[in-house]
Amino acid sequence: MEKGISPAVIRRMPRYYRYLGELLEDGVERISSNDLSRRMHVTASQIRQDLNNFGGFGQQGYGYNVQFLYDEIGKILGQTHMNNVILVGVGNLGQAIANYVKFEKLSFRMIGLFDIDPAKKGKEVSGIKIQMVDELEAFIKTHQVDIVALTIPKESAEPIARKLTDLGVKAFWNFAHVDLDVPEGVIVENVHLSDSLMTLSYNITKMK
Amino acid sequence: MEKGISPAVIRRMPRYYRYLGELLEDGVERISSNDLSRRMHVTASQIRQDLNNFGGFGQQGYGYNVQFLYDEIGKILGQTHMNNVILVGVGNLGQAIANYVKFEKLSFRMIGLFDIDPAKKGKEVSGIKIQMVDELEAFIKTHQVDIVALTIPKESAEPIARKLTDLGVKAFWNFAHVDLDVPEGVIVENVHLSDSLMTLSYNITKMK
DNA sequence: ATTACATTGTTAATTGTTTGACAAGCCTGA
DNA sequence: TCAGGCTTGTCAAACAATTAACAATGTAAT
Repeated sequence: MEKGISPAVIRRMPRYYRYLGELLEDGVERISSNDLSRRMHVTASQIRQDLNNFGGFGQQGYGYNVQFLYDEIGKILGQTHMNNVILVGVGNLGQAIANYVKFEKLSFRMIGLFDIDPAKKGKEVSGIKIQMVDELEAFIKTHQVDIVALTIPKESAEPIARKLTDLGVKAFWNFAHVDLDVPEGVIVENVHLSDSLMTLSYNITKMK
Repeated sequence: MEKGISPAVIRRMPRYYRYLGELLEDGVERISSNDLSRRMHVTASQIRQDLNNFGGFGQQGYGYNVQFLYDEIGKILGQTHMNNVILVGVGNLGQAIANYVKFEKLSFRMIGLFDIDPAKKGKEVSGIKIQMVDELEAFIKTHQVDIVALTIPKESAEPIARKLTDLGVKAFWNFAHVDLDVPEGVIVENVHLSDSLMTLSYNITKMK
């Protein structure tokens, strides 16, 4: 689509998308970079420059049409097509994520849950039967799997990820507390809860 | 402690801490910035510069002592004292986080769970009885609460956060999909799962 | 003890990001 | 339709972060 967008910009796009969604809900039709900057606590200049990485979505003297801009950012973020997700590791966090994906996000669909514990076999979480990890290969070969969510202990993350990349998986949503070593072209999005808590702890300590 | 450390550096410290912890487990006694850089896939220069923000922890011709550096970073990240945590919103994610804090992190202690649903009153999650949100005020006045984890819908996040800051809460671990507007001096660490998924989705789309 | 080597801490250069400024151009009301 | 006011897109300047380079200094082998 576009090339060489800086990571800093990408990380801000979901936030724009969220604010625009709220404006839409509130029935706001148009917004200027200045108004938006005040709401979001960023500079208007940054907003205009960020958006211009992807195209001229606004109009002089008018601002941005909220619906249009929302849709455009949606396209940029890939919200126009469905992503099939499977999850490996149906513990507490895994169940929470399974539910989250099911109810919160319309462009993601949870289509499979896997665990290593035989006691969980066949049990249902948010309407999906839990399968065993050794059934993964067959499943992936017979279904379109776009994303694998890993909610497993760090020890198993690396071997499971390797097995999955060998089977052609191209994207991971990784909650295991380890950095996955994946082949070129495979995408890993990390959610490191522990790092997040540590950062919080640092800031608390600093404040005192 | 120290002043004006850039956010970029702070965000990397937990990762160093993690890698050093693993080296310790593997019985490695010393490590050079060069070795570490190869393992972590960052430049040696960045490692040395990051660490030097906090002091000269290494030695020429030798490198860094793993145990010493681990302990020093632990101090920097506030791992030397206990943080009492309470959690508001005992849904799927709340339960997962409650368990996570309980079992994964030694310097954090979950001391209270709160929900608005009367049906949950008195039930236990990871050994802690769920209380009602209207009991929050009394609890906070009688306990040392360092961090409040918010695992509630975005609609309730803002009012609850306001109430809590009024009661003197100084730090939030926020999982609600909204940016909290808090007074000066109050710390918010966000975990926006949705933003994370969107970033993943963007990268998948870009790859195609 | 001495020498060759390894490695840090630090300064300088480079690269990347954010902010400020303003010309160009659309909007709106008269 | 026209004039005045907004607001964008963009260029340039300021600022921040990363990388490279190297002198200073300790290590370790002989």
